[in-house]
Amino acid sequence: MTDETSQPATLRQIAREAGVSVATVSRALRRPESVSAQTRERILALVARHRYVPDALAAGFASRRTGLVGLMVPTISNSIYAAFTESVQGRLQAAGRKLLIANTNYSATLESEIVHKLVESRVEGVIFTGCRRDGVLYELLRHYRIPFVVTWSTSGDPSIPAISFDNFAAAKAATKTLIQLGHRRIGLICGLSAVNDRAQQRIAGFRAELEAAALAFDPTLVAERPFEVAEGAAAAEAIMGTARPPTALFCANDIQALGALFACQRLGRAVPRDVSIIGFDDLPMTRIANPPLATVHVPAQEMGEAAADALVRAVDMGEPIQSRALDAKVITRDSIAAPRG
Amino acid sequence: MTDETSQPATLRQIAREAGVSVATVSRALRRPESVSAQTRERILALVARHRYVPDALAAGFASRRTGLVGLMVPTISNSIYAAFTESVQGRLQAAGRKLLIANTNYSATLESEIVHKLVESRVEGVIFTGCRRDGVLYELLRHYRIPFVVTWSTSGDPSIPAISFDNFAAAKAATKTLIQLGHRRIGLICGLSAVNDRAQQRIAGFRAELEAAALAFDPTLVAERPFEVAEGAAAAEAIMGTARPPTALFCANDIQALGALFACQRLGRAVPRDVSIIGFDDLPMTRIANPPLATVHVPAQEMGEAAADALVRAVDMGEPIQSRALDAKVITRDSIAAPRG
DNA sequence: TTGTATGCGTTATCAA
DNA sequence: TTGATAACGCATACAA
Repeated sequence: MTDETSQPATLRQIAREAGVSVATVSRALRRPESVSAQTRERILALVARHRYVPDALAAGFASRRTGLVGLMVPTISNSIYAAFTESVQGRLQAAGRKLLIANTNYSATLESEIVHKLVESRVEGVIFTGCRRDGVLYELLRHYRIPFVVTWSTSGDPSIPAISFDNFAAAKAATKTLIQLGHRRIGLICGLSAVNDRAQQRIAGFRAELEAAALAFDPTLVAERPFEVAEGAAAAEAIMGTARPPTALFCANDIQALGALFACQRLGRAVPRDVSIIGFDDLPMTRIANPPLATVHVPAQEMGEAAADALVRAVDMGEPIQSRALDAKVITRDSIAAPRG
Repeated sequence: MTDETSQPATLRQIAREAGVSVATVSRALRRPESVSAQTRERILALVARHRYVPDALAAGFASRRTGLVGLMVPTISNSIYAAFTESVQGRLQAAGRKLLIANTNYSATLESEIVHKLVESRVEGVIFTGCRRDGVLYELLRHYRIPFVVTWSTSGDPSIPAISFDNFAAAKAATKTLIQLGHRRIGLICGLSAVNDRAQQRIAGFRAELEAAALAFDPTLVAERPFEVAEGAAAAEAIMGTARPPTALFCANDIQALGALFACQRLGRAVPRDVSIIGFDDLPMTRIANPPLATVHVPAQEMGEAAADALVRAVDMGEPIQSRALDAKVITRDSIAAPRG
């Protein structure tokens, strides 16, 4: 089981030593049943002895197939994207694909560079997060016949397939839950809408529901901040420190919601007695928090799996990718209640 | 700016239309200064018009260089690995490399398969998490002249370069901090040592410090559990529910520590008055929690950057990778105090 | 079941 | 500064 030479072997060498053609060795590895048991044995023994590992580069080059899929997420530090990424990867791995993950860090420039790199790598498909980007990127992918799918955002444009849930409707529903409890003055903490169309859609849903309930939108109760616990905490402190603080906070992601929860408790505002808090994403931690945090469950795993599956089918069977809207759902927990008085 | 044909172009086509050789086009793209301004202009115009994107597969095949680096982490759902992954990626991206991320999900079998896939892809380097694995994998990488580096675990074997910190010493120091506060009965919650050498080293550090302080090791106060908030909470409930509960809990990761914190509070055990809790990893959230959670700061970012840099230098300049021990440091916060009475 | 021959798109070497 | 040409390792269509 020790290797003959210290150099990595090639198909050609294996073939020479086995006394067969390179085609036979190739077949022995790719479609073992198409080779006689005897020659197969001989070849596989040599493969093991040489520790031969086929060159996927050469193979991909020859066959024009790479088995690569690219995934663009803003960050994986937010665990909801991490969970999403893992579900995509699990599915692709099962389908024999490899995943190239790229962080765009909420930067359009970086995203554009990365898409070019993905095209260079001749990925067979691309999964985007959010739909707002330069149309040139979509055109580039189409030109190279690379199927793509948008996740985390529904796309208005029917030519851009999206497998996602409706951020606007989900945020609207979360806001409605608070209003139905009797809240009339509600604060909002969310990501930076300038670089994040999910945040932008969630704000819009929040405003729409306020409007539907004939409540005024007060910009002093709104904070757009980076996705960090500390930012959520700081935003909550600021909002709760205003002259007329709200009786409820809608945090458009759970990371900031947890920061807000901690901050309110530190300020001596009991949750939900003094202030209700509802988050967004349904991270595992929300279930365990004190009090358990109401939130909006997003179908991160289902979305990742569906996107991966759709892409694989598009590549393998040329099946066009259909847009799909998955369900997001308000999860009521003890962090929300009717306002006092 | 519209493309001539609907087919992706190749170097050859660009060359033909520009009236130059393929070599010149290749040079115009790779080393623009080595081509006259005039022909360069002409070529770049055609490149833009055709939306030509070079085929990295063919280029890599011809040059025997892929620019790929493989990273194996057990999971990215734990945000400490996510942060680590991002630091690796940032550094590699800056060095013009691409990152192939693979989740091993704490499975040795899966890891082995993935290493083979990485070799197939002819990655130029591999970053491992933890050092405990079949030596055949290391041999395979050496045979293919692929440099690798272990992170998150110091390696006993000098032939296996590790850029990490000392889990044993860090866990020992955390335990010592509790003992010095006066705790004599300390519980431990950590990951599954059977599949996780970091957990195993941290347990060992915990036991070593108990022994150094002449304290008995009580297995009923130890819980090995998957890395989940809920698991941390359940473990804390179990341990605090025993006949003689400990006065302090050492949680070998912050995720479980947060779960434990929430569980203790729910049980009516005030932290740190009734029970002290110290975590491990220094996640951003620990700083914001109520009370702020004492923890062990791990150099996740520094480790990721150092590993990436070392690998790049190994590839570019053949520089062998030196093992390095980075610092981990106990962070005292309000979740720990002297025991009552 | 096996072998032969061709080509995949680029880089790199050498010569002009 | 540019061109001609030989690799690079494998898959595959076709022939035997």
